[in-house]
Amino acid sequence: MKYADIIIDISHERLDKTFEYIVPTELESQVAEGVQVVIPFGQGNRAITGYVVGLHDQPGFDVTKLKPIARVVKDSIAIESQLISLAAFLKRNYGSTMNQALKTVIPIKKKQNEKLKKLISLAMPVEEARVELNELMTNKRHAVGKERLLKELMDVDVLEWDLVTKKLEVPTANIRDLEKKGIIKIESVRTYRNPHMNVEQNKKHITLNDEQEAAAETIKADIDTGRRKTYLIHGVTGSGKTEVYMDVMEHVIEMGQQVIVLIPEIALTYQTVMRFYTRFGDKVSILNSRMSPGERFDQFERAKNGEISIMVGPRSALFTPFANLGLVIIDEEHETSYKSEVIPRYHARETAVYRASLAGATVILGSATPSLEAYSRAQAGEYHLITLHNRAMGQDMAQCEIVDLRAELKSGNRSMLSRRLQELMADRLQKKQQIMLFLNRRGLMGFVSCRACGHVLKCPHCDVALHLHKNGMMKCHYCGFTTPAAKTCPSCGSKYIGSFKAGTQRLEEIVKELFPAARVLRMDADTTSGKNGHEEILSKFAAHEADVLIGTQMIVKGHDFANVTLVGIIAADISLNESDYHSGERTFQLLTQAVGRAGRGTEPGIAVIQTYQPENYAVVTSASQDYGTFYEQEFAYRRLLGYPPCSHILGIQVSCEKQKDAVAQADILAELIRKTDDNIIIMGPEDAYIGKLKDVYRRVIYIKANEYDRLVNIKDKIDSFLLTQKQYRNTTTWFDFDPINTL
DNA sequence: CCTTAACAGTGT
DNA sequence: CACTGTTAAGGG
Repeated sequence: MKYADIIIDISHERLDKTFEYIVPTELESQVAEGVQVVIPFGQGNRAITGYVVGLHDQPGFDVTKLKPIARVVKDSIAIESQLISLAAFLKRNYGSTMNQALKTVIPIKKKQNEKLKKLISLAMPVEEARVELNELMTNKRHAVGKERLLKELMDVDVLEWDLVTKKLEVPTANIRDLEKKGIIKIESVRTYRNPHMNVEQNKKHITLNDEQEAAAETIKADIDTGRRKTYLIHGVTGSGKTEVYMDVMEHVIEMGQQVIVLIPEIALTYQTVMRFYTRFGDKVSILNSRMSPGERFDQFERAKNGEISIMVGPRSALFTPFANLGLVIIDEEHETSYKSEVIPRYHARETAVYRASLAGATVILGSATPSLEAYSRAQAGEYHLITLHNRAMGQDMAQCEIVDLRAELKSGNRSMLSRRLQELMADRLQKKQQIMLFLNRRGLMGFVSCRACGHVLKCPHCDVALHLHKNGMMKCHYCGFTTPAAKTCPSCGSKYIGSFKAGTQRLEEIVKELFPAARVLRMDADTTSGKNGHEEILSKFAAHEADVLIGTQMIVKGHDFANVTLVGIIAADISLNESDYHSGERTFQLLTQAVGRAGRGTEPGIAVIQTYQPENYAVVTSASQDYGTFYEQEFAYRRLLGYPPCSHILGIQVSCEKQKDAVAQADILAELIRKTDDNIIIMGPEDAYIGKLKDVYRRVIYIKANEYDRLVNIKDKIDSFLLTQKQYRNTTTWFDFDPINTL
């Protein structure tokens, strides 16, 4: 007789342990570690799914109480034991229940009834359709539904049936009618084939330059001699890290092993993806956040069946169930999107290193601006550091000028654009070269406030400002609460109430005023609402359909525009003034990336950094593209103040609908922590950065310790305390290790 | 998480 | 003393 340890599919601390079940003889062949099974649970024996995480011959529990497994869930992916240990790692190091950890590691079950997707498109040229539309509009009885549909189709080629019926609220009869008249056509598409692209595979080898060659050879030599390490490739912007990755990838694939390539979501563009397709053809599969759970499942299935050898994707691609994983690459290793925002809040870098150690695989981290965490590990010899000093094509790094905005102000220029930047812009426009203007500002735009008393309109359910939308409504970005825009200030009754324009919008106006002939594109949350808004704007700019591109962070990430010879950073300070200890690092990264955009082609580039703090080390070092000096200063600062990577921080959040209870519980936990370990620093409890969210109050406690394990220990202590605690069961507690965003 | 058993309060 | 609602404990 066999017995199975099972984690049940309910995420609750009280059930976060294994339960033992009898494996019926007829199921013995199907039950294995990682298989999903249905079991009778509780007095009612309700059927619940669970995951087998262990098997043994001897019962470890009172045999008379054991129940048998009901059945095995068919079509479930059996998680390899490797992924189960990975889940255990997530649970231990980042805080979650085993069930939550397993769920992040395995893809969600495929939906059984994959529906056909119906697509609606015009059956005639747009001009003709416009005639039809005008005819409809001139009719006495307006066919409102049909008009909406046709108008929409003027702009967009293809619409989804569901979107038309639900969002546009066009009656089905209307659609059928238009189809009969031959104005539109409806096609049924089988949902989601593999995102396979037919691409001519380009086998011819790209010749690496000496530096790239040396880097690739070092890693390949280690692999060949059976040494599996973690490498950090620090290469200046444009040094061709991707070519190095690909060279090593090819080597690993030839050995019959598989590769996972992690790329930050924003950089997962058509351009990037194509590079992998052209090199490796249909061995490659892509994962992205727009995919349905079913599609993800399909891709993981393909990986498991050995149909593909390379998975390219964001954070979650790390859990691709390759049988013989040989290499994990994390490009732009410093990106914050590698830290999960949901429980377990794992970091892909650390998790990748762990997965690689289980699989005996190599890890390559790459960045032009490595995170302090990674670089300090490289300094300590934990990672093998490889530096690429030169741009791949031998172009020079952009020249960089720092403009002191204080001096600018003194001499009477209150514009967002310094005289030097204006002068250079005029020059580039005249030479028909392109310009990128980068405004480092996020979040705080579009909120509504009173000019008279300064009152800011807040969401009644959350402790955040409401944002004004185009449709005249104010909306909360956190809970979705919507209300008509206020005409008067609810606090003082003043009529002078309005929203601040997004910085990018104002900048666009200024540029248009100064250079009326320039064609300007703006890229921000407003202009990229559509699904492919990003791509559209960027490809327009790439095709030189515009002279100036204005944008926030999104424009600096990994896009190569050969004709850009001027990059302007409007206000480098903004991110410096964030209260977070990451602000220096963040600023350095953004500025370096931005400066790196200039001069990618044959013409040399210039970058202009405008700032109120021209002497700030992050500004100075990014201007000279001097990572080494930046690192030393930043590291010294972190050590002085005891911030990661010189220490570790654990953020604990207690949330509750009753403010009093949240406060009380946080105090209790703080006291418990104080008693547990006196070798740590406790900060708080205090209200969270967003003190109330969706009517739930949030308190936070931060703990600083030199050793990560002390923090893990505290987490475990709190977990077991919560298990026995009778009071305040209505509160929720969760953990964030080395948090990236202020809790 | 869901079910059940125990318990306290209420009403006839 | 039956009935109902609230709470704590258990689940293999």
